[in-house]
Amino acid sequence: MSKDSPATVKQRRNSDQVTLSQVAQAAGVSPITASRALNHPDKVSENARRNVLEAVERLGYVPNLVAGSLASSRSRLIAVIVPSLINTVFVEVIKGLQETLEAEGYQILLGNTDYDLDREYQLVRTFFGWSCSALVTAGLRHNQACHTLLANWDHPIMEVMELGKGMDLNVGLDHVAAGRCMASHLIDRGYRHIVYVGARLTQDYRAGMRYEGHREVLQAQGIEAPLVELDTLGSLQAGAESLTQVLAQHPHTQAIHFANDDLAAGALLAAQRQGLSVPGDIAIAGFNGLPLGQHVTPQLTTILSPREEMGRLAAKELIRRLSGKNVYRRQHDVGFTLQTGGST
Amino acid sequence: MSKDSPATVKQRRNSDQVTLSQVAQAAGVSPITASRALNHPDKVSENARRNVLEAVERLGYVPNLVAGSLASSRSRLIAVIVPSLINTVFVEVIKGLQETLEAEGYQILLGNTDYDLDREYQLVRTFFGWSCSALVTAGLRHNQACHTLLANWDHPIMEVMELGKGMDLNVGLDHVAAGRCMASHLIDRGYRHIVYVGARLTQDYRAGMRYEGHREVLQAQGIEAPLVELDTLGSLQAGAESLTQVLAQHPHTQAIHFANDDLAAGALLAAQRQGLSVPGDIAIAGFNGLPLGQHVTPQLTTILSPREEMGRLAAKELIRRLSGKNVYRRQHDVGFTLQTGGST
DNA sequence: GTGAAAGCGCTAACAA
DNA sequence: TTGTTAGCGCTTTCAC
Repeated sequence: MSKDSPATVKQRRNSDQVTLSQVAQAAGVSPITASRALNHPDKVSENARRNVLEAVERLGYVPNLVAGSLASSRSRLIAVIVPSLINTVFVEVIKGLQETLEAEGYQILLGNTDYDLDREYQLVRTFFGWSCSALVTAGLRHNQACHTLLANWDHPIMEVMELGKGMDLNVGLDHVAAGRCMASHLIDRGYRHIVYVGARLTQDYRAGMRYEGHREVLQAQGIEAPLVELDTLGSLQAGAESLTQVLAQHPHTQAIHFANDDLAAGALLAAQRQGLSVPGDIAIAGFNGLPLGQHVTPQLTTILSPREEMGRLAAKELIRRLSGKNVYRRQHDVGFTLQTGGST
Repeated sequence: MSKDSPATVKQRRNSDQVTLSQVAQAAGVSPITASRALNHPDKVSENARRNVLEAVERLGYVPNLVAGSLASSRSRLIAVIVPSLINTVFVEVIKGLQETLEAEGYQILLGNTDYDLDREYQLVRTFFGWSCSALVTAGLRHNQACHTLLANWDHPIMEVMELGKGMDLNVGLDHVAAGRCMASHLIDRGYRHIVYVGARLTQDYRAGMRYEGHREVLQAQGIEAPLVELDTLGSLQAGAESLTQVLAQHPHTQAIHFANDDLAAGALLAAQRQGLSVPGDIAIAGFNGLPLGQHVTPQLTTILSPREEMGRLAAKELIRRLSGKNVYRRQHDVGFTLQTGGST
């Protein structure tokens, strides 16, 4: 829109973007003073600061963060890698991360692997290229190339969702223990024919870990621990359909331990449509503590996982580390809570 | 980790990051050829390309995207601004955007305004600083400063969710028409005492637009169009609680037109718990077409909005534009579908 | 408290 | 097809 750019020598600048130098000139200071006025206000005289801020306002200066990052090799960008955006649990973690990080002036670069570890590797590469200040990724499992890349990176890495020995920082919960917890609950309730139903356990391996805990408890009681693995993603629909399948394959089933609340609620609602009584004919349990579970009748027995809290805590720990605190290889267990509803 | 950097003159490089120059040297070509081999493979000889790629592999080169962006003033970063991450509809739009954009090598910079237009302005400023290739924002409403900033920006701007004359590109649906559609349906069903229930309509102004359409239809029939506005965000819980409130304030209510499916499903489940028959005692309608609505009994009458599709289409249009196609100020109506369930 | 000089790692422009 | 040169806009280093 401005056509007053005097073509002196060969110029590469094409945009009419206002630069810090122009601000500095307008404020009657050097570029570096202008820079300091904006980034380290306390290292500059009251007077200079005021002039610079006034010039910024007047010229409509928007800092070029790309240039700043290149010069300082710091970006205030945080890479966040999740396996799925359909599954609400990851979104809630992102939510927690986001509100905490944004308040500290960090931006989120979002990546979705679709449960593909090779895709994760590609994303990590790309994000490293952005000089991200830190990286948050869901889970402790990575492919070899990704592992190597992460191990040699000199910025904080936060692995969330599951508790364990990770590359660097870790915030999560013990999924094996959660599986045990629910299995014990079902045993306590007197159920003996218990089926575990999960969806794509190779991808959603945390659900697989819960199954491990579940099986452990059942086997300790000398009880079989049959598994039904669905080939769809977890959803109400899949849960509804699984009910028929489970009852066909395991006619004596007394209780179903679902890998998540979507499946469980889908099955519970389907059971009602079919005139099955819950828990009389069939008991149903889930995992996550989604609101939906508390609004169906009977209320869904589930395990509440603090997802937003997980995101917030992860963000806080990252911020601590990024502010220079030496917090190495810390693990944080956010725990879980058994929520007993009427469905078991 | 490498300590073999010969301190020749005063160096600023501290990290052991492999640079393109090193790759070029290892491949026996100039830096610019190495650059071309990676970014414009067809503009380079077979031989050079092979040598460069081999060197990249061998040295573990990760391109510095920050430097590249500064030099080219193109970033392949797309800013995405939404008002909320709790509301699943925005997440679904993000999902659609993401799968399409990531496939084309773009990354998403995510921002959340929490329904605050001033916050939107701040985010836009920050994102401009990253030389984003394009910006996607939810809605057509912005504050003055933001509007000015957007108007002077020379990259594509995509406003999604609602249809209308925007700054640049637009993909959405007509919320007033959607409100009319549902209201007409309720009228057709014979209901006359119809209450519209929404949550924070100043923030979720699209729900307010649907109310406008709703009221229009009712008033054309000479019918009152009472509104109950909740002071919480839309949720199952809020929907459940609203039921009591509505029946207290409007005892003759025959049907409730909820601003979204969360509220509607919450009310429907609450009605069942209270022994109210739906639609016998009270008819219930929602908006969005969330899966939940199809799994409750009776199925929820709602309006299906194609959210992921909206994201995908928005992404495709952006990509068209970014690839040089001149597509100015196009509007895309993604439409909506009335889904008649048993709840009305 | 302030500034001059140099350079972050890459690519656009121009030339060969 | 390949290379040379000169930046992109900012911040670091070091000196005043």
